[in-house]
Amino acid sequence: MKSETVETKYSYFDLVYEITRQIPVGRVSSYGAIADYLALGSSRMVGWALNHSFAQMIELPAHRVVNRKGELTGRHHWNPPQLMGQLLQKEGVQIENDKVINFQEVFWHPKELDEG
DNA sequence: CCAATGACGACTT
DNA sequence: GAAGTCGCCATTG
Repeated sequence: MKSETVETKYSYFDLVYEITRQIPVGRVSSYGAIADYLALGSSRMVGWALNHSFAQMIELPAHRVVNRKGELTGRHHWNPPQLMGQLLQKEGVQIENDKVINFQEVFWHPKELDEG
């Protein structure tokens, strides 16, 4: 398959990338939050888009996107897998057992872009 | 075209 | 509140 087709056909790829780029340092967001903001109707699409961002080798702070529980479920797609947590810790996000400790405090929702 | 899969989430039991 | 079930939508075989 051609990756070009994907880029051309599905604009929400770029939307997901945009939102992910907007996540402040030291904060994290969730697939559901992004999916909700973009009205994708499916949080799976967010992870799917991020997964392809690797294949396209796009510079993206995908490590700031975790699932709704704050777990680093995407770490298996990193190289090495523990890099995801390491990057977050470097940014000030406390990680323990592959999940964000103070998830509620550092959680960031894209709606904050509209609020200011 | 049908079945299985996935970096998920909400609901029900 | 933990475990199980269904919904979600696009990709892949």
